[in-house]
Amino acid sequence: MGSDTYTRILDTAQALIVTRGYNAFSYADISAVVGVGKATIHHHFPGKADLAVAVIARYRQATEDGMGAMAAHEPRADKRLAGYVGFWEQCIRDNDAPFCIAALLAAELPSLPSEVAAQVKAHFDELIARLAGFIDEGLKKGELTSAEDAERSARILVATVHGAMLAARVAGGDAELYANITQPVLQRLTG
Amino acid sequence: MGSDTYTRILDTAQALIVTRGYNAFSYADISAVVGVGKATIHHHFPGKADLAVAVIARYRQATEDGMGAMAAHEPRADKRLAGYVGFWEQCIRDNDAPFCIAALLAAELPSLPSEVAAQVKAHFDELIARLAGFIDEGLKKGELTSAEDAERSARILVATVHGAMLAARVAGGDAELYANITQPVLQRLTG
DNA sequence: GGATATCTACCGACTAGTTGGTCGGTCGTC
DNA sequence: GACGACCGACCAACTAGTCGGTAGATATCC
Repeated sequence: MGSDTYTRILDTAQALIVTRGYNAFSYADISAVVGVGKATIHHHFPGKADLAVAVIARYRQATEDGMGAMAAHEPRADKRLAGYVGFWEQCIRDNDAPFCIAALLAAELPSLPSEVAAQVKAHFDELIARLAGFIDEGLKKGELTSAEDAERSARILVATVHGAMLAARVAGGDAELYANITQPVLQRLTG
Repeated sequence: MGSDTYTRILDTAQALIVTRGYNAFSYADISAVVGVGKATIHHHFPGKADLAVAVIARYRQATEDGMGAMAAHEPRADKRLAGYVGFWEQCIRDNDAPFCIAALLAAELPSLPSEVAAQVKAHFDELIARLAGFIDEGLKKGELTSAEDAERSARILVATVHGAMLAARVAGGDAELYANITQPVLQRLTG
């Protein structure tokens, strides 16, 4: 499993989805970048939906791993949230993967194959649950303050982060703008 | 100018963009809905980019008109902001046009023709400027309170609204969820 | 007023290129 | 000799866009 070509196809597909979304990337695009025939991509991922599902599944795993690592190594809830928000700031700054693929695919949701849509929804649920867990813990330990309950706070935070990504993209990848939008929301939680 | 067919093409294109984005709608789709030949669409809008530009330009005008009407008839800044946020809540609830096309196109920005991208950016600038104007006025009149300056507050509000739209879309068009996310942010401004 | 020219809206038929996907087959490895 | 990785050639369906032409208004000239 996980041959070199397999991984490179996944990497390329992910990069293309980040910049163009699901509907605007093709097997031919990946073929050109990776340097393999189109048939090879179909060999590893029978259909386009399979490929997209694999990309999001890996992305979800990476997110969970990152969140798990944060939970294990960073005891303070305020620092955890700052880590989440700061992660994306760094991504935008590095022009690495300057957008959450799940947020992008969420916008395209009505035109997505159902398996892909299900993965996107699952990511949102997981992400909210994780952050809500952090916030809940932080509120109990007095590291955070909020007028709303943990889940609602998590949803507000995620929505702000996604909206800020959008704003940064419109502004040509402006990481400062992203920070300007997200910081106050974060600060209101971390007090 | 503005024949019936012309307007119906625009309407249909707008509806398709709202649900599918720029890359996932075709002249054939519009042709089928409006009941005219594809060539007719090309007659009114030579290229796909022209069509999209026309859609956003009309959308921008409608936004400006709405904002202008609000400025004229609603003197209180807090009510104006509530009107903006509430407008989208109603759109989601009615499943009318449950997404801001500019926000959707912003996600696809890197894959958009430059003329279309320019329109999207222009809409964001206008929207922020309008809301910042409302907020600035409200702060001076003491109808609003904010730790940040007006423009930053406007950007936070817009980002939250766009993020909440995304969340609502993922949740299957959940207007309550949209309201849950946006209300606290709004309330923090309106005090 | 009647013939003629112009214009706009519209269409069927077409094109070149791209889309996701299939097929039979080759190569190296276990 | 079976198997996984890979490929060239192909396919039907679809993409945006073009072309020549028609029908019906409106204007122009005699």
